[in-house]
This record gives sequence, structure tokens and C-alpha cells, in this order.
Amino acid sequence: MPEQSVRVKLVDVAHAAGVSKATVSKVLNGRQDLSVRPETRRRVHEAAEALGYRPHSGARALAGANTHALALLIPALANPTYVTIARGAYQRARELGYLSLLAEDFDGQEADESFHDLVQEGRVDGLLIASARPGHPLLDALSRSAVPHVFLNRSVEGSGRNVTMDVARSSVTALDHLYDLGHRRVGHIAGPPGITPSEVRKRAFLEHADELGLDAAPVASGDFTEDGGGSAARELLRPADGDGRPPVTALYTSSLAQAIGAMAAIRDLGLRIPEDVSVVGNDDLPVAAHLNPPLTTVAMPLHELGTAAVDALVATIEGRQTGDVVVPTEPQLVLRGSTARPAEPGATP
Amino acid sequence: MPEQSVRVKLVDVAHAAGVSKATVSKVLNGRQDLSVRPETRRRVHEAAEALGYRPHSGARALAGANTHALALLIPALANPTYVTIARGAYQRARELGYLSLLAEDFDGQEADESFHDLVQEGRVDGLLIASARPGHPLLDALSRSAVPHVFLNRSVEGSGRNVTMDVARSSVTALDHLYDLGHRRVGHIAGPPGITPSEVRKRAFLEHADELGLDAAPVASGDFTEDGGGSAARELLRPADGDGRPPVTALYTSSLAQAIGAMAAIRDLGLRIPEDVSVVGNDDLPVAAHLNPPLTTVAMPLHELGTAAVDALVATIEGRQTGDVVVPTEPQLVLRGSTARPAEPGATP
DNA sequence: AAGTTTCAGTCAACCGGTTTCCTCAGACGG
DNA sequence: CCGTCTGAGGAAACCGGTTGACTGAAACTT
Repeated sequence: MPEQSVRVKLVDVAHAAGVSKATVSKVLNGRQDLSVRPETRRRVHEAAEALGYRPHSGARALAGANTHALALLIPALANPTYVTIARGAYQRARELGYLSLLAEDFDGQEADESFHDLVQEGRVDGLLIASARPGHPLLDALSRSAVPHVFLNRSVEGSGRNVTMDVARSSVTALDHLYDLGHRRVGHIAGPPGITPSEVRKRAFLEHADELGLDAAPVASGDFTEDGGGSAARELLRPADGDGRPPVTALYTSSLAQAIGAMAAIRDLGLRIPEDVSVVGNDDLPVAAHLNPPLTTVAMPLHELGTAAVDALVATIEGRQTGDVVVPTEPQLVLRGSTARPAEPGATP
Repeated sequence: MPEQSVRVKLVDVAHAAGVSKATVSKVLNGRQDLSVRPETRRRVHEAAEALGYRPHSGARALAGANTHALALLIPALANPTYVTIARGAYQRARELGYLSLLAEDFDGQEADESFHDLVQEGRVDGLLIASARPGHPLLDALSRSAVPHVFLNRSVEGSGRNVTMDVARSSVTALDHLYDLGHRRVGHIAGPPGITPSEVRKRAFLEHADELGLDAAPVASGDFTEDGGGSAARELLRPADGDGRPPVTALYTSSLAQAIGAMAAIRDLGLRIPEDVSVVGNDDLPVAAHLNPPLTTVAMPLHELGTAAVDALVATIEGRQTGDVVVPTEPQLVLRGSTARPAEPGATP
């Protein structure tokens, strides 16, 4: 018969092992400042195991130790990009003995609440923040509070706590691909203004377009959603002058959802993909392969971003310092059916 | 100058209000078993407010009160259906003064760990379980542990703790639509066997197909993913005899991802949507409207499922009993371009 | 006028760990 | 042979709330 639902306490383990609470606590936490005979150590571990002992996190936190829990604040649960990052974070956290909690931060509305609930009420040891924005209410609270934290994906200039990917490189990769196919007029659908990776991606796009000597490289902003991508695409494809032709032959988007929305908009305009307009998306998630046509994407190391962020946060919690971190894995082009040579071969005048 | 990062404690509030710790605790928790003058009550609230007091959740949990936190266990973060449910749950939890935590349960692997981390370590007051399956390791632990919990979406027969939607109705709605268009041979892509809503949906599909007198109503199972939908679709569309025609003119899937995978498979087979095969998906999420063609779906009340589940769980935690709950909102057909009349008008021989 | 209620709040134990001194026994040094 | 040192572990305070028993004063009874 399994033990009832009565909590197994430290003192129970102590009793079973024939030692005191203090000894059990120190042994189980692997503290060096105590000398114990190997045999005692073994007895303690065995007793804990046999009884299925689990320390009460509240008691632990109260006594000044840490909670072994982290929280991850992401801007939108509905965005599979962040979910992928979160999975990486979860996994690594567990490997390091931390429990990680997920909270959605609807662009600052919830952040303050979550901060109180999680940090001020002592539920977590640190924060992974993927929802940073200039003027975000959380930034203020954080700077005052000495709570360990790192910013991931959306970085905060000068914080020395940023964990990011090589976003600039993803623009270059996408643009090179389109250039090699023969495109000379390429539009970029950026994310909302003020969000770091979005700005970096855009800047890299414009710079590289310049290096390649493209004929046109217009940019339009939109949310990271299907609708955001749709309206930005319509904006970029609106014929400029009397000429009925769309001003660009290819689009490079900041998110997968934007790409889906853009593709829908392109079809609505009566244009074909990729014959009339090629599309390259960002972030390679399963759905990309099943779209019509299948979407060419730049795969970002999302999972690794999650693990790297947890590594950096745990380092901070444990007192080891880390500066800004950039995940080393490079963005990778995944070729599918949404890109092809432009219809008009000699696009350059 | 804002207060430093030193924690504001109960005694600080007590001191500021000129009363004892006990009084502050009781006033802030709104306990009836204490009589206080309105004026004292006001002073306490004002002091707490002014100091920005936040009770330490660990201390609270330790002292026997509850933690005001719930955990939601979902089978796959990558599945937007569950994410939508989760958002409903989050929102309602907050309204009721609870913090809700999200944990992914990779089909039982993680459940046991999560259970220990969250429940045994005293971090939460109750569990919302969306990942139940027959033989799931969690079920055992739960039945022994007296932890308040409810099962949502995936129900557990006879538990009296199920919160579900009218899944059977969704099959009827989808089938009626296809029947009205003239389809007489309709295939169903079910979820993995053993999962309740999947079984119910399938049974309702077969029963209603029988009631309508369909010529064929084959069923194939697959994961709730794009690939699962793709292979199930190929199975259902494989010509049976020498006849080169696919055996069905329409498909009804259990998830949105399955529908996306099925659509890709249909195209790979050289068939057109909806001219050759109509497709109806389950769960209306934003991406459905932006597919090519836009997907006709049965919209399920996912958000409400989340809120209803939290209501039921909180009721359980607070000692009020609730039996099984079915969310009253009916599944709603959302008409889009993936369904049309079948090519051959007189399909019935 | 004395006893009994009621009101308004206080006292102190307790929850389950962690941590800081201690202690005690045996080994070692002189 | 006595004092000191070291190894192995223990006693108790403490973390920040909650809670049931308790108290002192005022109000009400009879």
C-alpha cells in the first residue's frame, strides 16, 4: 500500500536515517561546509528515496534558499515562434534542476501583474523576458529590484543581459537567395517598430540591399500576425505609377504568420506564387512545409535560444556573470516552393 | 524615491496601521470570524496599499493557507488549440485571484515530474489536466493524493471532474454541411485512439453518417499534427478497386493541423480543393482564414472551455462541489472556400 | 450593581525547511 | 597524561505568514 497523501517531511527522513534535520538538509543540498561519513550520506539518500521525500518549496523559499523556479514571459502564446523558444527553455531548465513557468505578457498589460505575482510573492528565482519593449513597465521595476533576469530575442540596449540570435544574418541569407534567383526588387515586411530584432532585421535588409545594388527595397511594418502580414503585403504590392505591375517581385517577412497572411493577400490580388511574387518567411515551423505552395523560410535557432537563455539566467542566479550572448548557430535557408526566378528575366534595366 | 528592494512584510503593514499582524492578515484575507471597526479596516488597507505589500506566497502556503496558484497541464504547447484553451484559463484564473502556471506534458513523460514539482512541492492548489489518457501515470498519483483537479477536453470516465465541449455536435454540424452540399461519401480523420474527444467525435460521425444514409463513411486515425492528417488523408483517398476515383469526396478532420496536412496531401495526389475533395477542419483559429483555399471549419468554444475549467477547479478548491460540466456554447460552422458541391452530381448510385 | 455578552482586536504556536553556532568523542601533540 | 584540534553531527533560531484561543473594555441584562 502506497503512503497516504500525508506529506513526507524533512524530519521524517531524518528519523528514518537516524540523524537530525540539519544533517539531512545539508546532505540533500550537497553542501560542502559539513563533513559527513559516506555511510551516513548514503543512509540519508536512501531514506529520502524510500520515502519519496519532496521538499516543500514554500518552506524552502521562506528559509532563504531559492525556489528553483524560473518564469518565462512571452508576448504571445499564440505565436508558435515563442512557443518553440519556450520548449527549449523548459527542457534546459529541467536539466539544470529548475522548474520553469510560463506567463503571457500582453504587451505590458500583464507584465506588471505577473511581476508581482511571480517575483514579489517569491515564487521564482529569476525571469526570462522575451517581451521587452522600450518603455515597458517591467523595465523600471526590474532595475529597482535586483531580481536576476535576462532578455531574450527582444534585447535591451546596454543591459548586458541580452540573449539573441544572429538576426541580421537571416536578412542577408534571405536576400542572397532571392538575389541569386534574379530578383532585383524585393520588399521586406518588418515587425512593429521599436522591437529590437525587428529593427535589426530591417536595418540588415536595407544595408544588404544596398550592397547588392537592388533596384528597390521597400519596407512596410505590421504585427507578427497573419493580418499584419496581409496588410503590409498589400501596401508593398500596390502599383506605384500608371504601370499596373507590382513594384516588387519578392517579399521577405519577419514571421511565419506574416508570410501566411502575405501569401493570402498576394492571391487576393490575383497574383501567383512564386511566378509573380516569391515569398521567404522567417522561422521554420512544421506548418511551413504544408502550405500551398510550401514556404521557403529562414530557419532560426529558436530552441537553442531558449536553452541559451536559461543557461545565462541560471549563471546569473548562481552569481556567475555573463555578458550579452549570441546563439552561435547560423540561420539556415530552407528551400521550398514559394520562391523561384522572377517572371521577367532582365529585371535590371 | 521608491522603496528599495527590501520585502515589505506583514509586520510592516501592521506597524504602519497601528494594529497587530493577526489583524492585518485577517482583514486582508477578508475573514468573517473577526470583527473590526470599518475605520481600522480602512487603515489596514491603506497601509498595505501605501507600502505596496505583497504576501510571500511561500510563507502563506506554509502556514496552511492556499497558494492561489493553479497549474494547467497540456499535451502540446505547439498545438494552438490548447494554447487557446490556456488563454481562456489564464484570464479567468486572474479574475478569480489565482495565478495560473502552464506546463507541457509530453504524453506522460513529463507529467509525473510536473506533478511532483508543482503539487508535492506545494506550489499550486489545484490542477487543470488537459492531457489525460487511459493508463496515464498521473491518474494514479491523483487518485491517491486528494489534490483538487479537473480534466478538460480529454475526459476521464466516471471521475465526475470532466469539463468538456459538445464534441459530438461538431461531427453532426460538419456532416450536415457536407450532406447539404450533396456529398454522400465522406471520410473522417480521427485523432489517436483512446483519447476521449477523439472517440466521441468518431462515434458521432459514424452514427450520423448512418442516420443520413451515406454511401461511405470511412475513418482513419492520425496524430493531431500536419503529418498525422497527411497520412490519414492519403489512406482515405487511396482508390479502392480498379476504379481510379478516390473513394470519398470530402474529408472532416479532428484538428486544424490535420486539415492543413490533409490539404497538402490532397494536392500532392493531384486533386483539387474543393472541386475534387472538400475539407472541413475542427477548431477555428486565425490561420484557417488565410490558407489556400481558406478552410471551412467547425469553431469550438475553446476559450470558454478554459474559463469553465477554471471555474470548476476553483469551486472544487473552495469546497463547493461540481459534477461533470459541458460548455453550453454550440460548435459553429464557419463557411470558407474549402467546401463545395461534389463534382459528380448524382453520386449516389 | 453585578454578571453576562458582544466587540475589537491580540498572543503565540505553528507550518517545513535552512543556517549558524555548538557539542562531543576520539586523535594527536608534547 | 593532559590539552588541543579535528571530524561528525545536533540544537535552536529564524524566514513570513495564518489561526484558534484568549483578553480587556464597553454595552446590555435582570
